[in-house]
Amino acid sequence: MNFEEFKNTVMVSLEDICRGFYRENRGLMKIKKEDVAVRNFVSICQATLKLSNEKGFQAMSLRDLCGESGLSMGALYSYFSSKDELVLMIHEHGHKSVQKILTQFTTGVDNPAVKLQAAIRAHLYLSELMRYWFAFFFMETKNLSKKDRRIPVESELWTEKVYIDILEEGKKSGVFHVDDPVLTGSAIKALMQDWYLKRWKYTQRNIGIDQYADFVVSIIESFVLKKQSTL
Amino acid sequence: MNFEEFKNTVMVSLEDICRGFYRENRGLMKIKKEDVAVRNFVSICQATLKLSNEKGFQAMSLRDLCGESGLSMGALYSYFSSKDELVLMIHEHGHKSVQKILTQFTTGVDNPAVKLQAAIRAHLYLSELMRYWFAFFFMETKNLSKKDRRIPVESELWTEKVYIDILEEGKKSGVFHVDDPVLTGSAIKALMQDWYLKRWKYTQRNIGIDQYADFVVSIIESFVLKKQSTL
DNA sequence: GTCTATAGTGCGATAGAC
DNA sequence: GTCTATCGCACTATAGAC
Repeated sequence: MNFEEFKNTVMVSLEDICRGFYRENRGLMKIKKEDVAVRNFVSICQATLKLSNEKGFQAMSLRDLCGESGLSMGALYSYFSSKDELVLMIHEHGHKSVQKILTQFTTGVDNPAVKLQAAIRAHLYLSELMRYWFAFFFMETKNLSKKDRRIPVESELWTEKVYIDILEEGKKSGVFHVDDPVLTGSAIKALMQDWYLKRWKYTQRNIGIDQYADFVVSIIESFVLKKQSTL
Repeated sequence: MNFEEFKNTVMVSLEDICRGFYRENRGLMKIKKEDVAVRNFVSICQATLKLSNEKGFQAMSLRDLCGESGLSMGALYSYFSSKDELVLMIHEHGHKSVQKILTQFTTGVDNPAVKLQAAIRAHLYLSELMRYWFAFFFMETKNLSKKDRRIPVESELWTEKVYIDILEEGKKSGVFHVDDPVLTGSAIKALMQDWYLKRWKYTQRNIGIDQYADFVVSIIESFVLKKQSTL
């Protein structure tokens, strides 16, 4: 699978995510017309993600958000009741969407080596489609209350566990030689993260996503499929 | 080399960094007594790094900083002329210190394999001693003006180049089999960064720094020293 | 060199017209 | 459902006493 194929399969759109979110929280929202609510919520999310990516969520004022989203101050408050609630909503619903999509791509594959590669590619390609979301998850954790920080924390552990499980499965069946599946899973995550947190570097160097995906797969496979190092 | 040995060798103290900084910027500072200036500047840096680590630099008010550093509002402004200047000073001088120390540990070694391991360990161990600084460099880049963002950017590229140069040297002399030194160097950096940006994870799992250093060395060596993968 | 007191600004949030 | 106008507050930064 390459990025182009992934993109056509997933077709994750911001609108889908927002519509899902609206339907789940219909009761709490002041706006009753679904298409109005979804359209505006898409603007708000898009604007928030863009501005947060540029200057950080804390530094983004609600007046900035008005300008970027095209809504007025008063209108914004029909969609959330405080700036803190806005950051929470994006975290909460974003992580849920990511987990849903990643689950699709790692179930129904048996061979651990194939599954590992599928998980890495799906994860990386999704981080590309949802680049601002992924960056937001990591950079804006501190804007959550101590209690709500469990959301990104659990999401981090959940994704990591996808890798750990595959690695342990492969170890049990003798396909992989991996001493520490936990550290290895966490290393895979670290490599994913570099792609979306330091995109400027990869853009500058003309390194495309498929090239990066191949690289991550090769470094991990050389580690877990190795027969014997020359040490 | 392990962490304990590194610590005893480097003895990097916040006071040394601040004293160096004071001497270089003596002209700009309002405070003329060196020991007063250094003592207070240490407090300010320590407090800023701590609070930024907890809630982010932007969210830290100067009143918070007064409380944490023990200085008053007025006194703070004898050490910097605006909050923006404070964040710039920490970035500027912090990166300079890191580069100075890392250079010490990677010069005078010839064998590329030995040098690679020395660089990885020194870098990781230093990130432990200066944990809040390293986290600050990454998380608080957005608080710099567009122009000043070149400081962390150049520092990122500089550290990476340390690895790239070692890898290319090893490739030329036939010790390493590495297809893409640039991507490999950037992967090493990504693994370093995971250690100090997600310390909660490693602390939770009781993974110590020496264990993590061994792991990073093993994954990278298995990649660049490999004879033949079993693919 | 450090303090307290305060000026001035821009923020998040709300009320009420339409 | 969306707007404009505005309130009260917390912030950065400064002035002037000590």
